[in-house]
Amino acid sequence: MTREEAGATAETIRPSSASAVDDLVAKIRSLISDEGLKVGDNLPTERELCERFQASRNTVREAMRILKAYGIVSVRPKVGATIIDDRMERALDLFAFNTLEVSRSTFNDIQGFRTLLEVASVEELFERITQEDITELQRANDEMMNAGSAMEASEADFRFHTRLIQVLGNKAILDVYKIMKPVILKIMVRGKTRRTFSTTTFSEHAAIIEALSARDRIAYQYRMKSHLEAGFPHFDE
Amino acid sequence: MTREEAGATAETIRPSSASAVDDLVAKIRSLISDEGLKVGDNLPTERELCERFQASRNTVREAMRILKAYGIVSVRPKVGATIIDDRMERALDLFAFNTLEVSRSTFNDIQGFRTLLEVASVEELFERITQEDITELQRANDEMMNAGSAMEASEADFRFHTRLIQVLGNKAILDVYKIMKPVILKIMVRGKTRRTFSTTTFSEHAAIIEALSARDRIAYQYRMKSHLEAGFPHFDE
DNA sequence: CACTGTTTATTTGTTGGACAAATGAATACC
DNA sequence: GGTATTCATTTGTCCAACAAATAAACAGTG
Repeated sequence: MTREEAGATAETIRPSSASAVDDLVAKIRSLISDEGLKVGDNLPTERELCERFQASRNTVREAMRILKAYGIVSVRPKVGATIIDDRMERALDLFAFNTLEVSRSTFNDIQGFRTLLEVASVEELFERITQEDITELQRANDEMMNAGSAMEASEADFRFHTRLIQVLGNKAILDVYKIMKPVILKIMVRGKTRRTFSTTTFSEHAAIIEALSARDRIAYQYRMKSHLEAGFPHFDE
Repeated sequence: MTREEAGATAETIRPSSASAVDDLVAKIRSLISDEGLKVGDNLPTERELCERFQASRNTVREAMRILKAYGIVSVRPKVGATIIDDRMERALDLFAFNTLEVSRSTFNDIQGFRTLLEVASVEELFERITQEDITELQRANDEMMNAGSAMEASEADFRFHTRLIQVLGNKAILDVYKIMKPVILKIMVRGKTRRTFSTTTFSEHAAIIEALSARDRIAYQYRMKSHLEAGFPHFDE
C-alpha cells in the first residue's frame, strides 16, 4: 500500500474528525466494554490492535500511553496490557504534578467550593454529627499542633476537614474532596509558612469544634467561613 | 552512532531506572519549572526536545501524550505545545465512570450533592444572577417542553441546571457538575418515563424561575429542594 | 520427583526516517 | 487597504528495524 492509498483510506474510513489516536482510544474503550473485560483481563497485543483497527503501531502506542495515564491499563513487556483501575490514584497524581503554581483564581474557586461543602452544609452536618466525630476532630487538631513541619501540619489540617466532610455521609462529595487534596494541601502549606499552625490555625479549629459541641449553627458558619478566608492575603496578586 | 552505542549511552546517562518516556516526562516537567514557564507559554518544538534530551521523536511524542492526558499542555499543529492548566477537569474526568446502573445509594449521594450545589448556594446565587441568566433558564425550560423524546428532554433539563450552576462563576464547581452529567442524565431519564416532562417538570422549573425573578430566597430553596427530591419514588429498593 | 539454571519465543520499548496535514506568516494581487 | 495565494514550519501518522524484558518451555542435577 502506498502512502497516498494509506492516507486516502484513513480519511475515508475514519468516522469522526478527531485524530487517529483519539479515535483509537475511543475504540479500545468500547472494545473493553463490548467484550465485557474486567480488571485483571488482558487487552490484545499491540500488533493485534494494529491489524484490528488498521492503525500503525506508533498510533496504537500513543493511544496506550493515554490509557496508561488514565490509570485504565498497566503495560508490561511480554505480558501485555492488563486492565486495572487506578483512576483514583491517577487523579491524585495529577495534582501532585507540582510544576504549576496555584493561581489566584484557582484559589478562589477551590476555597469557594470548600465554603459551600463545609459551611453551607451546616444543616445536614448538625443533623448527623456525633460525639465520636467531635472526638476525632479534636485528635486531628492536636496532631496538627504537635506536627514537626508545615507539611505534616497541613496533612493533619486536611484530615480535620476531611473528617468533617465524612460526617455528611455522601460518597460522591467525599471522593471529590479527596481528589482536591493536593491542591488544598498546597493552599494550606502556603498559609502555614506565614501563620504558625500551632497557634492561629489551632485555635480557629478549636473554635469550630466548640461551636459544633454547643450545637451553635451560626457560630459554626461564621467561624468556618472566617477560617477558610484566612488564606486570602497570601494569594493577592 | 550505532544502535549498541546509543543503547549503552542511554543506559549510562539515564539517571533513573524508569523508561525513557517517563524520564522525558520528568525532564520536561523540570524544564517547565526551571524556566519558570507559565500558562500560555510554549514548550520547545518536538524536534528541539529530541536534540536537547537526546531522544527520538516517537519517545518525545509519547511523553507529550502523557502531558496532554494530564491536562498540562495543549498541542496544535504549527503552533506547538502550549502550557495550560486543565488538571482539575482531567482529574474529575477520570471519574466519568461507565455508569452501570444507578443504585439507590448513588441516587441519594448525587441528589444530595446537587442539593448542596443548587439549594445551599442560594446566597451566592441571588447575589450574582442577572436578567440574562433568567432569560436563558426560560429558554432551556421551553426547549425541554418541546422536546421530542425523554432523552432530548433530559438534555434540556440538564442544560437548565447547568446554567444555574454557571451563575456561581466557579470553574471548579462547574467542572464537577459537568463530570456528573452522565449519572444525572440517567436519573433524569428515569424520572421522565413516569412523569411527563412537558407538564410536571416544566412547571417545577417555571416555579423556580419565578422565585428567582421575585428574588424570593425561601421560595427558591423550597421549590428546588422539592424538585430534586421528586425523583425519589423511582429509586426505592 | 523437585529444584535450578538456561534457552527460546513473544511482547513491549526505542530509534530513525519518510511523508501527510494543518496552519500561521509572508507574499502577491486587485 | 483588504483579500486570496503561496510558503515554511510544526505536528500527525506510518513503516521497518532492532533492543530489552520476561514468561514459558526446557535441560540438567541432586
